[in-house]
Amino acid sequence: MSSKAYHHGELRQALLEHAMRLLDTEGETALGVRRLARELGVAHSAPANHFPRKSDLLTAVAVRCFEDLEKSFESGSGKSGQQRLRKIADGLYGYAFRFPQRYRFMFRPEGLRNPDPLLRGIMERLYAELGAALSMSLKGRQPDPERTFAVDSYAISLWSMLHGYILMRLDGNFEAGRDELAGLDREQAILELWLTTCD
Amino acid sequence: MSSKAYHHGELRQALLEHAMRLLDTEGETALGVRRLARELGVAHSAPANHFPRKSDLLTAVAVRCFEDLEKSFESGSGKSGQQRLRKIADGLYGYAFRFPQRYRFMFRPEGLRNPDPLLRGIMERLYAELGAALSMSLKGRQPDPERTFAVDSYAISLWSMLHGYILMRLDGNFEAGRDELAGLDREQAILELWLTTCD
DNA sequence: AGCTAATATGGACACTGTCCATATTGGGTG
DNA sequence: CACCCAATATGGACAGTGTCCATATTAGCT
Repeated sequence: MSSKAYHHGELRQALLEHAMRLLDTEGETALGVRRLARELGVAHSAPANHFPRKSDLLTAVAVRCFEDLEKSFESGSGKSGQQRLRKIADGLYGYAFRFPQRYRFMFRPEGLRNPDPLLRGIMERLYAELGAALSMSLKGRQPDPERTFAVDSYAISLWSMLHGYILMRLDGNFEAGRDELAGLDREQAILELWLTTCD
Repeated sequence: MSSKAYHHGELRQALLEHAMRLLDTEGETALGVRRLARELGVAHSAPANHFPRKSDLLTAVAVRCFEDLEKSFESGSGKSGQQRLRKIADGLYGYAFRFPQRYRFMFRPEGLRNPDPLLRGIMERLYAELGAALSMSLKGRQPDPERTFAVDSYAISLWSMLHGYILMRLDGNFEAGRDELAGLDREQAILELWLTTCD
């Protein structure tokens, strides 16, 4: 506590907050232990107390990102299956295009603590949410024996398409555009096109 | 020329080849200018003659990767639209799972020379190939005015799904699996599921 | 043969992450 | 209250990195 913040105090918090700031403004390459310390006015070795290795810091940042992302999905309950799916997709699109650097960072476990239980937990919760909306949407349609797929395949297909499109956009391989035939932005168009498989 | 290879000679080639080797075996993080030089037995500063900045080296490696990838698509001409699409998907799947490190590297222009014309050219050729197979596959089906999308949306949707699925697999977010209902590996299942939108 | 331009060398600088011994401090116990 | 211990912060060290520089070597062309 006391006036002068982190000569002693909440350095861990300060590190994470400033890391998020840097991630958003300059991207992952700006996340250096020494730089963080320098810009917070502490010794270059101070962060090591809270995060022994750089990967620990990065993992903690990624966890924060995922927690933030999860809030974008606030309970689409009550709606129809397709409405919930649209809400999930919009949540993902919105987050990715508002915080591009975060999105690129959090899904790329390069320098992250390998299979972090926290991260896997959040991923599985997101996946479960998607699966719930999907099976609601698939329920009660006429079965076509030649084209029957497990719900998991639907979920993975949709998840993959959204993720792939976002990354291609963020990496500059696709450009923003419209589907004039459907009268929709491209990201909405490919979602509606995909929803076609559900009925 | 002469016996002792690259004291003078084809250093550029040697750099690229060894970089590819390292990329495949240890991943992108192993691609360091000094390390390359050291393991080729030249001075740490020798590569700078051929690649002034590290990004130039990385870009050249990425170009090689894309050229290799393009060979996987050897002319699926003559087949039907869907057959060509399956061939393209299999080519991408095969390359990605045979050379995971390459795939992750080449599509992530982090330290690459930003909008490299060579890379963009190859990307556009791949995209054109996909578009050709797709419009062949879409031609002559009954039009449904409520569900009409531009060919570009189809192409981007498929491209995105394949790319997204591959990355999720490579990053450990998805695991390999089967769709027991369809009796297919997951990557084949989501492809067949997607092809559903074409008819 | 000689010269120029291409290429290789080794030193320097400013970074980085990680380890270490040392100092300071705060909170709980006697 | 005094004390001690564990948590935390410090600064130095080491090996590694990319980039720039002045210097040396060499290859190919006139």
